[in-house]
Formats: sequence, structure tokens, C-alpha cells
Amino acid sequence: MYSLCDTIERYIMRLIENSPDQVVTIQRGKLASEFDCAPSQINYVLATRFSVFRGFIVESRRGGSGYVRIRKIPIDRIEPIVAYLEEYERQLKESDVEDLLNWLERENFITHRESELMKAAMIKALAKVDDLGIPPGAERNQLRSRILREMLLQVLSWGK
Amino acid sequence: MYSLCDTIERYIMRLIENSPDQVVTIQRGKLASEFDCAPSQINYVLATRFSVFRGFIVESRRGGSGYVRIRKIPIDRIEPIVAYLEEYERQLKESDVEDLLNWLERENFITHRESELMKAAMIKALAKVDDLGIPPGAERNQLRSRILREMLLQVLSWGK
DNA sequence: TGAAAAATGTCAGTGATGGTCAAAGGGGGG
DNA sequence: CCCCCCTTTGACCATCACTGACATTTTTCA
Repeated sequence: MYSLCDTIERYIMRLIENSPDQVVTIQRGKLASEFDCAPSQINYVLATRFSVFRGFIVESRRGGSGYVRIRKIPIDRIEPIVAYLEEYERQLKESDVEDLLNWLERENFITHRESELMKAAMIKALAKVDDLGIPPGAERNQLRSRILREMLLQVLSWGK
Repeated sequence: MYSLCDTIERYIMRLIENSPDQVVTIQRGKLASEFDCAPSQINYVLATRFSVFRGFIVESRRGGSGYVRIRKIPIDRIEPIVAYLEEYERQLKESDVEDLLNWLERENFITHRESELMKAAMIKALAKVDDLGIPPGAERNQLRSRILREMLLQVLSWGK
């Protein structure tokens, strides 16, 4: 039932866990050969599974002896995230919210229940509000982002 | 006489009972083929027989290697919440929300933190959305009630 | 210096899933 | 016999995985 994507994700994840500094450096081409897939598949995995909303930063360099470095972001403060929200209000997708909450849960800022509660408010509840005059797109993203912001501020007040 | 719907229901139910964790993962298309019916028939069975109100949670993923996962949840003393949900279309004032959350907290359905989170989403966040074209009044109350509904459904799925 | 080689990035397209909704079908009670 | 409610279907939509062609950046070496 696992897709290639899932398999590669777990592979990279394991590399990171086993590294001392939560960083791993790979070569896109090599990894693609190992899994016998298109090189761009690796980019797909990185984009969907190792985004900032999931708590990772990816840097890379092209050309000879190029590489891709994946780093797990250590967070001890939520303020930067709130600031980020305010800046990219209109672009915040449902999947971003989901990823972010999963990250906060992994890092023990919130419990699993709290995470589910927040997802219910921002994803399920806002899925069908066309009839309330809130069309999908930027406007709904903004609303979602406002709700998330207030909830995060609440979390912030608790500390870790 | 059993309808196809009933047959599929019993089939899935048996899968769940026989699983160690009361969870089963299927593929909609495959199951539909086995029973030689339209894929959407599976959705019908899930919606009518495996709803939260009957004690089940259904998650799914689309696209390649997609799946549908059905999980049985233990439920205790959920009647009051179900009763309240049935009237979710009612207009909810801020004070109504506050009262309800305080009650849920007193009855130990939710923790204090969860209560605060919910208030942040439904009171604080919605107090600052004038600029998004959601004026105070009926419309905002309705939005609030949608959010509450989904959050309560979530609480419901936890049991007590 | 500059062309070739060696990497990675981007993006749109394709196929594989599952979701939604309105309408048609069917069976039992009044 | 008709009506209502539950079932069943099909057309159309949304999302995810994966690929290949083409672009970009960096190094190497003649």
C-alpha cells in the first residue's frame, strides 16, 4: 500500500534520524538510481514531504559535485511561525495547515487531540462555506490563517 | 432480504472485527470490483453505515496508491453532544459558545487547553474578520456554528 | 576563455485514485 | 396504486504520484 514516494520519504527520514545533527546530504541522481526512478521524483518527495510546514529546510547546489541537503528545523519558539502566517495569509493552503500542525504535534507543542481539534476548525469546517459567501481561494485562506493565528497565540501563551 | 449495501457493510464490519486494532484499510476501486458495483456505492455504504454517529472514523487519500481507512472508535456518553449537534443550524452567539465549552470542560469531555483553543478559533479570530467581508451578525454566527459543529464532531470521535 | 560535462530545478502532462451530487431504480406501507 | 425512502448508478470533479523534456548552475579541462 506504500507508494514509492512514501518509501523514499521514510528512507530519507531514517537518514536524518540517524545523523547527529539532524542533517543529511544526498545526491539527487544517485538516490534516483537506487530507487530506480526519475530524478524529478526526488524533487517531488522533497516538495511534498520535506517542506517548511513540516519542519524541514532543503538547500542544494547544482553542477559538478552538486548535492541536496535536508535539515530538520529545531524550533523552540512559535513566534516566527505566527509572523510567517501574517505575511503569507492569502497563500496558506489546507495542506499547509495540516503539515504545520503535525509538526507542532511532533515537537510536543500541542497534543494529538489539540491538533485534531484545530484541523477540524480550519479544514473540515471551512471546506463548504460557499453558501456563507466565502468562496474558495485567497479569501478563505485568509480566514483560515486568522483562525490559525489566534489559536497559535493561545498555544504560545502556554509555553512548551 | 439483504441489499448490496448491507452485504458490503457486513463485509467491512467483519474485516474490522478480525483486525487487531479495529482498523481496516481498503481501496475503493478494488472493493467495488469485488462486489461488481459502482465505486460511489462504497461511499454510500461508508456515509450511511460508518459515520461518526455510529462510532466510526473514515480517512482517505486520493491519487496513486490511494486508500480508504475505516476505524472503529469507542464511544461513551455521547448522547448530549449528539443532541446538540442535531441543532447545529441554529444561530450561535459568542456567549452560547462560551457556555457550551464551559459545560464540556466541566464534564471532562475536553481539557482546559482545548477549551481555550476552541474559544480562540470561534471568538477571538472571528472578532477580527470585518475586512474579509464577513460582517458581524447572522452570517458570522453561522460560520461560528459550522466551526463548532466540526470541532464537536471531533470531540465526539474521542469518546470520553 | 569557452565549450562540454555534471549536477539540480521547473513545469506541465498523464494516469490512478477517491469524492460529490443529482437522478434513476425499487420495494414496502398507506 | 401511489408515495416515500432507501439504494444504486454514472457523469464529472479533485487530488496525488510520477515522468520526461527542457532550463539553469557549476565544475572541469582543452
